[in-house]
Amino acid sequence: MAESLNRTGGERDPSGPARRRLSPAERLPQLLDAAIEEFAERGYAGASMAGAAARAGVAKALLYHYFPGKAELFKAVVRACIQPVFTEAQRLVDAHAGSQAELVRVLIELGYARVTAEPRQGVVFKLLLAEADRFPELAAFYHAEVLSRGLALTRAVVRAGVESGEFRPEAVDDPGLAAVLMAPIAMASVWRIMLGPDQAPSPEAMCRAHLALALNGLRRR
Amino acid sequence: MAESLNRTGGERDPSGPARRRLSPAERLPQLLDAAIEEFAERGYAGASMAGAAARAGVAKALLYHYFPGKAELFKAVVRACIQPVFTEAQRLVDAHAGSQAELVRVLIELGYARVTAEPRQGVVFKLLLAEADRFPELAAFYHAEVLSRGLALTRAVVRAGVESGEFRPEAVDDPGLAAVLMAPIAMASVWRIMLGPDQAPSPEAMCRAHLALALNGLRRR
DNA sequence: GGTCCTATTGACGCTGCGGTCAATAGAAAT
DNA sequence: ATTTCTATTGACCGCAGCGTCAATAGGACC
Repeated sequence: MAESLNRTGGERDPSGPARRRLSPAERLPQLLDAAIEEFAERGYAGASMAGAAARAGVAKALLYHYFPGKAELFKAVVRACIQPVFTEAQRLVDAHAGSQAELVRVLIELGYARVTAEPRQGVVFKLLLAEADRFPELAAFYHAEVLSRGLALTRAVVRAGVESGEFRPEAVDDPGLAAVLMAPIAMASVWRIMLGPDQAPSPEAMCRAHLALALNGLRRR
Repeated sequence: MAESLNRTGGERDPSGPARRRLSPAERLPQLLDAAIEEFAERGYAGASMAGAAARAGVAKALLYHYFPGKAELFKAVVRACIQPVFTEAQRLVDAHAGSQAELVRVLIELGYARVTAEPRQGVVFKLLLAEADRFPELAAFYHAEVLSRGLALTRAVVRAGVESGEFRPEAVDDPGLAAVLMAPIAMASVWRIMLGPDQAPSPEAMCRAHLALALNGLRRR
């Protein structure tokens, strides 16, 4: 397993007009996309600015024109990738009309669906896990923007279910319960990223089991 | 400092403490310990052989005397750290006499206890998550030695519970169920490593909620 | 067309790291 | 005490990668 750091990078097209000048509004997403790819493939420390630039078909120095350095680029990538996740969940919650049990089902299914449908998000999530302890700022960001938000959303749903009489009253505002409910979805994503779709536990199977266990476990007896 | 007359090999270090010669049996654990620390703190790519050597109070070249290279050192570290985990769980299962529900409780409590009591194990676990997708060999190792073993153990316990009539019969051999049952413990460990004991969801609270949800959810109705 | 702004670039400095090597020196065997 | 074996070391090599800078050129605006 010698590290064959083949610096093939991205190929630029020498035939085309090598140097097109774009507005930042157009260039930024390009750079972020390329950076996601580079970080996802090599990890934070393993990623190179030159590699990211090459993937975008751009000179390395241009990256430094848009971002102060590697760390800031990384944070920008994370922000761009993680934020949409909970927006959708919140939308579902706000739009929901039926029973709370049904809402729990919809949310859990949404989570597992994203695991299979949005691998890129999973990669960034894994990257975040991998690097957070070396970047306190990033850990704080993750805590505030991802975990806290997810936990708050989950607790709100559970609380509503308790108040409507569907769920066991002890479940209300249990600080650990929300975490236990979210964790399998997060792990499904992590496992899939690290082991690949074949070896990882099937998200569909986990979804079924998760639904059965959660709804059974929450239900008032 | 142009001329320090470099005679190779050279003079003994007067400031340095004695250069003690140890048997490999004594030196190896030292090196592994130091390497764990280095990898844990900097990640795989970020860790340096020189750093690991320095932590062990040893010259970098000595590391290369014991390990062929960085990759092998890393694998040795992972092996030394992960293997004991499931041994203990298996021992508990084999020694258990009471009801299956009680066994589930004991195993879940064991998992969360280790999360707080063995942070080093958690660090290696996180490291494994972080690097597995770049080291197919390592991913295979994780799959065979950690995940598969844990899943098999969990399924066996659930199956026994179903056969004894304690658990819902649908739970038997559900491939997703075991994963869903293990995931919160794994995530508790990951969260603790990435966020620290203060910000991470409390393992004790998760343990309580996990027990309630799992036992309630598994129980025959 | 001319002017200005700034997106864009290639080349460079420098640091740090993985890996190698010949030389040195504990300690066990004789 | 001498020999032998090998654990241990400092110095060195080559290179990859971050960050910098002065110079260039694309396009908007008049």
